[in-house]
Parts: sequence; C-alpha cells; structure tokens
Amino acid sequence: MKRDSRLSGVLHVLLHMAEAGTPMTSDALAKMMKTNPVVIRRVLAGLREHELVCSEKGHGGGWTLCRELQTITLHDIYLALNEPTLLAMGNRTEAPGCLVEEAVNSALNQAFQDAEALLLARFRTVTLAQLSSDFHQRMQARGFSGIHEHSIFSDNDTNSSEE
Amino acid sequence: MKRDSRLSGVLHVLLHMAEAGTPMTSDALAKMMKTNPVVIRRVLAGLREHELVCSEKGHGGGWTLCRELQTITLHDIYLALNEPTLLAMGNRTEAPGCLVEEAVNSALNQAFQDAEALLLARFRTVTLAQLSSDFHQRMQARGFSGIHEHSIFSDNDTNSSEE
DNA sequence: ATTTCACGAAACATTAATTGTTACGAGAAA
DNA sequence: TTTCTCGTAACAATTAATGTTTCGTGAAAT
Repeated sequence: MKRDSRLSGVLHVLLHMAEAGTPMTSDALAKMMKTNPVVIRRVLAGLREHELVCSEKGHGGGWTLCRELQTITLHDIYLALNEPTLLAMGNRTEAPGCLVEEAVNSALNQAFQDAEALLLARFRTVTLAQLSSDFHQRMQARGFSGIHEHSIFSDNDTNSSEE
Repeated sequence: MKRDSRLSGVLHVLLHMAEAGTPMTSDALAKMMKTNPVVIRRVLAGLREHELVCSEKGHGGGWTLCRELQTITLHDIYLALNEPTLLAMGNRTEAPGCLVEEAVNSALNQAFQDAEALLLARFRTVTLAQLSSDFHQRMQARGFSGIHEHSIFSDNDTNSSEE
C-alpha cells in the first residue's frame, strides 16, 4: 500500500516558508515539491482554514506562515490536513454479526488504537520551531558560513537563481 | 486513504478453518468473505509458502491449518502476508539533498518507527489460540448450548444450509 | 476410464483513490 | 490596464487494488 506523504510534504513547505520571510507563490512551492501549483493550493487551503497560513493575491502575494513556529505542533498540522488515516491496516468490517470477526476485530483494534495514540502523542510534542532548529543545526554542520549563499536548502533548489 | 484489511480477513478465514476441522474450499471461504475464490487462493498461497496452511486438490480437498493454533502469532501471519505496510504515512522522499527535508524526515521517522515497533511487538504476543479462545467465550456469552446449531459463527453465515 | 471437484496460475477487466492538468474568475499591485 | 497571484471547478491521467475469466493439473468418486 502506498504511503501518504502529505504531512511530510507540508512540513517541508512550511519550513521553507518560514525561512523565506517573504510570501512564497504556489508556483515556487510547486517547483520545490516537484508538483503542480494547484496541488499546493489544495493542500494549503486546508491549512489556511485552520489559520496556520495566510494567502494573498496579486503582486508580491503568495503564502506566509501566520503563527509563530513554536506555537505550531505536528498535531496541529495533522488536524489541518483533516486527520488523514494513520494506519495502513484496518478491520475488514465494523459492526460484524460474526463472532469470529468480533474476536479478530477486538484483538486488532487494541493494537491499532495504541499505535495511533502513540503517533498522535508524538505529534503533539514536536513543534515547527524544533524542526527549524534542527534544520539550522544541520546547516552549521555542513559548514554554512552565516550569510546568504547559493543552495542554502539543497543542491537542487534553484530558487537563488541569477544574482 | 483506504486501509488494507487483508490481515483482518486472513484471521477471520484461519479461525473459521480451525473451527471447521475438515478442509474448506476456496469457494466456501470466498462466500464467507464476500469475495472471489481466486482472491482467496492468492492470499492463502502466501500463507502456504510459510507453512501455515496446506491445500489439497480434488474431492474433499481445500484448505486446512497445518500448525497448532497456539504456535501461530499475528506476527507470523504478518510475515506470511509479505510484511504489508503498517503506516499510512511516510516521508516524501528518502535520500534527500535538502536539509529541510532531512530535518523533517528525521523527526517523522522517529515517531513512525516507534509506532511500527509497537504494532509488531503486539503482533508477536497474540496467537491464534487466544483469538479462538476469545471467540468461544463470546459464543458462551451468547448462550450457545454446546453442540452444533445453525449460525454458529454469525446470523449471516449460511454454510449450515439444508439439513 | 471418465467425470467431477478443487487448487494453480496467468491474463485481463474493473474499480477506486490519488494526483496532475486545464481553464477561467477575482482581487491586488505595478 | 496590465500583470501577478490565488480560488475553484471540471476534467484527465495514473496507479493500486480487487475482481473475473480461462485453462491447466492432480485427486477422488463413479
């Protein structure tokens, strides 16, 4: 079964937005994520409803974070993504009339619920600020000199194009 | 994202096989699971490779459990299903060149790995014998009198058809 | 022997979910 | 008034999963 990478993708996007300081367009984000601008808008529209990001039209418009990094947890983002499925497995049917099915569901549900609870608990403990801090540490470790250079984020990002 | 219910389904099937005593045909199992006999064969073929079930052709043939219930854990079955994905979410890319991505992956992977480990640990502790025992307790609780009746397993199962 | 029953396996079809794309509208700045 | 950007709906493409058909093989019943 294929894994949903929207949470991972959104985190990537939000951290880049935090670094940018200025609004980032759907086009720019789409290129970073190697996807389509409309897909970016679709996902960020959900975050906007939860007031995690703001969008502005017109010249100089685009997407910005509208809350402090340290106030946004992974759980907030998970909620803003509309609580996507966490586990790839589930029971065949709920509301079974079959006693075998009931016994099976009961055993599996205990395991599934505990795993979900663990994940959500973790999500609550991680803030965007922590991820950002981790990112900056990695930059230090890679010998970033302190002021703007090419390829701050990656060897592939070409957003620091012609200057 | 849709959940994979093969584990749940296989458990259902195996417990019914355990109750039956005699070989069960793919057709009979398919009707129970409201699916196609070929689908049943596909799934059980994997279990056969791991020597959890045996199949026999011809009259009186079908599928039987070939190990004792108490020796089969959910983890054995999970392995026999070829270790299906446990979590519905994953990282956008591994092997990132982007430091933001690295920071994100690192944080998420910790949570994901812990949740997976929890699930697998649980799977190791549960045997088919326990599920079977749970099933029998549920039968008692429903007032099963002790000898064969109609609808042992469910109000829907029509395998105890004309007698 | 022949028929019937059952699995084995490959090829193909269908379905459902996700993702990508196009097109057009509306607001804001240059 | 032109350009930039998001908003939205409709549509297309892709992919994974599931279901179906068909024919082959072995085993038991007749």
